[in-house]
Amino acid sequence: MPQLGSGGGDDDEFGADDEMISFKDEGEQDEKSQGSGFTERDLAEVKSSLVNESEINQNQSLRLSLNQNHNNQNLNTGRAQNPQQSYSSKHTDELEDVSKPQDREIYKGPAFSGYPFLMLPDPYNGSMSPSSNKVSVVQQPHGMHSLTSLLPYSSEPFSTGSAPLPADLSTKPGIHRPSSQDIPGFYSLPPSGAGQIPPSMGWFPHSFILGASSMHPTGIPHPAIVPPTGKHEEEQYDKNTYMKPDSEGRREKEPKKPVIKKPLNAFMLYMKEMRAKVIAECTLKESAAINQILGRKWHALSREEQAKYYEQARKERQLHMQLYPSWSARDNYGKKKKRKREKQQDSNSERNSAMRCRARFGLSQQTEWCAPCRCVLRVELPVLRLCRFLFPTLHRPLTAT
DNA sequence: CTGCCTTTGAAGCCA
DNA sequence: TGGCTTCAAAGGCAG
Repeated sequence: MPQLGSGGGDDDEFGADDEMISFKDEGEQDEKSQGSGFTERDLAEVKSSLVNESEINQNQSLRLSLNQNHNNQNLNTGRAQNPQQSYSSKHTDELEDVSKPQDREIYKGPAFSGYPFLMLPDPYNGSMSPSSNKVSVVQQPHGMHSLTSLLPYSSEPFSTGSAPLPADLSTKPGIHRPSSQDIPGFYSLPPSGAGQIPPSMGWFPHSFILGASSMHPTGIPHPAIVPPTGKHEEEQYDKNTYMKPDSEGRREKEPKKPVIKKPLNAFMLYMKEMRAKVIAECTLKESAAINQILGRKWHALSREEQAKYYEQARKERQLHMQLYPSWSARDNYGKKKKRKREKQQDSNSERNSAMRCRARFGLSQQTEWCAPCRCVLRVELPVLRLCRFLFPTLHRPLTAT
């Protein structure tokens, strides 16, 4: 949960700490909060005065207490504990500029029009962010540099401008495939037949020797094909079989089909690569905690660093698509055990409420959940106050006092 | 033994 | 088209 940088005393007055639920970690760096719907000018002024304060907001969403101190020590050296911190360190000039009084005037432009806000194309699809044209806010999705928007996007995230893979890439044995230059070290090629095998994917077990049943029609074994257990179990691969013994497969009477897994996205690739380092640094092993750290480190990455992984993920998707043209992510729906429905629904309920509120006020997703009013607002306390002022009846816990 | 946790991103489904 | 859900990896942990 983000901490309010200064004037924390106000928290007590309103109990904001307890009422703010970290909604999503997206774009934590972006502390130029969003808002264009209600009383825009008022909100703008409030927010503009918060630029400095908000920059030191701490994300407190780390709910795991295990070894967090240790983690934070490590992460604080970078910025992982506070993505904004790293962002600030990387873009100190920008933020300093913003914090300058003269520059702050920019934020007081007419109806947000004076904000140094940019129309931000969605880095993932090249389209404008839905909120970007509604909310005059510098929005840096996923921790991207604000100047990101000034750079051309292709249809692919962080496209490096590399030429798309040939249509027949990886479909013909023996053709040139992306080499280690394209694929980082963790894309280990199988011990044999490197020229025959597509660039090993992020999920490709090192000593993976596929049985005949795993062969793609192209004859190319693929790491995405895993036993129907849903887990990578190398011992199974070592047995050159995908199928569990019948005794283990009693759940399904039908012959089990090899499961083609989803290609890894950029973040998953990053996690795969960095997990060991993080574990070594912080001595943690619990993946939930590790992933939290990795998530913050991911946001701390520069655009160029992230671009590397987006490009890898793009290639993986392309290759996956070429190897399994008929495969659909839908194929794996239901493969995992259904989660606790109630909990999921509760979570979804809050998310839905938050999204509706965002839509109502034109807020971006880089907002946080204000539990009392079931509204999404940025974490700045004055904004929260304003929210309460505008919607007092929604703040039952407060109006009761 | 099974599912949860936790992260981000991609993709599918639905209204 | 936007909103929502599911899955991808990982390994400790709880029931």
